Amino acid sequence: MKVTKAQAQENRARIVDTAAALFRERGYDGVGVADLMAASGFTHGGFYKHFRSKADLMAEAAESGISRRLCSSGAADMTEFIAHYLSREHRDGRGAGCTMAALSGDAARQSDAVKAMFANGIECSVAAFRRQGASVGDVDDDEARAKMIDIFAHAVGALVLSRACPDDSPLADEILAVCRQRILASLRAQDTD
Amino acid sequence: MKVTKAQAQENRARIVDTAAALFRERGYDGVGVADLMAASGFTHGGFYKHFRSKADLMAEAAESGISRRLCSSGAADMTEFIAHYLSREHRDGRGAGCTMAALSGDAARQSDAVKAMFANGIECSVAAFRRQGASVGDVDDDEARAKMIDIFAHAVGALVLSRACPDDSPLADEILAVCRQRILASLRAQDTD
DNA sequence: ACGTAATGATGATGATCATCATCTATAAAG
DNA sequence: CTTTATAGATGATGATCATCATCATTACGT
Repeated sequence: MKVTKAQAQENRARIVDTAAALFRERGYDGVGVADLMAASGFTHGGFYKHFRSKADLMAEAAESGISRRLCSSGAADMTEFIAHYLSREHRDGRGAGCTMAALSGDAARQSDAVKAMFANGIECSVAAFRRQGASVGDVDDDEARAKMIDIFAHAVGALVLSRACPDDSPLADEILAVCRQRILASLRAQDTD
Repeated sequence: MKVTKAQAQENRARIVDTAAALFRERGYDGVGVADLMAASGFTHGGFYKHFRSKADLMAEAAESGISRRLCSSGAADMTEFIAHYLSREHRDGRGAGCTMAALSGDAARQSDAVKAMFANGIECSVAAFRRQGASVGDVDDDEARAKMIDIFAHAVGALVLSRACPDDSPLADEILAVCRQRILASLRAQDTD
């Protein structure tokens, strides 16, 4: 069952991607090595030819999940980004959505290797926001950074709380709507400064 | 090993409280029935004389953890509440801290029974905020509610992101400081309207 | 005072888990 | 063409898990 070197690398990448999505959906403890290999189209044994441990894969999946999403979010500007981030589709599509919103709570209990990936992800998000939000005229660089950190935390909190409500709960929609409206309003207010 | 009826009820309450703290610290999947009973001073077998299942306890622990904290947060006003909520002590004291910030990510993957407790907890928080934030003069009731939902989501997001960073990471402190400052500033702005 | 019922201890259940040992087929290196 | 290194399959390991059966003790209703 040996396979070409390129194929093996491709397989490994598929495992990482599949794992990232499964982790986002069910949490780190909710998906076992066997689950994950089966979902990638393999049997469980080969796992340790690619990764030293499940914890190693967790860190790698976090890195992949975060960088992949941020560099290609496809949103033209902050307004569009927030509107999608706090949409019902994003709320209900955990597996395909933001890694940080889906797994920050779990990451807090993991090793510093995993946490470092999340910290890096936050930095990347902030950097991406500042690129997208270039229209927002800021004199101060520190001020711009603070603003983006603030908006990101705000959006993550709204999504996390909304997802903790029962499916189809009016409160889940209300949280999303309220925060979307208020974050967008604050963006508009800055824009006309 | 039978025990007085009052004692049994007290034991049961202790199990719920211990479970609530352990769940906040390690997550729902991170603590087993045996762990939890041992931490409460019992052996594992007696568990099912008190609860139908671990899932049942999860819902009950969520209810207890949420209502207990909100009705007796001890903060005189919103400013004080936010200052403590986004403090390093709260960040590092998961077990003793806010249930929603510690477990919302996990709750999203649990049954609607658990999620319903979280939705209820959000409603209670909003209600408590409106009592504490009475000094904030709002004409509109809906507007006041929206404001409190928005602030709560904002604070939860900041805490969750900060906890996902490595311990002693500068970013963890920065997120807390930035959001604390900006939420407090927005409270002050409302106050002088 | 007696018998019932219930708390909680002990131990077993089968399931699931991460990890490892072994085997195979074959791609790559010589 | 031969050898070797390795991706992946199969199956076993021991640990941990939620749940249940059984038992001893004893509070409580009678």
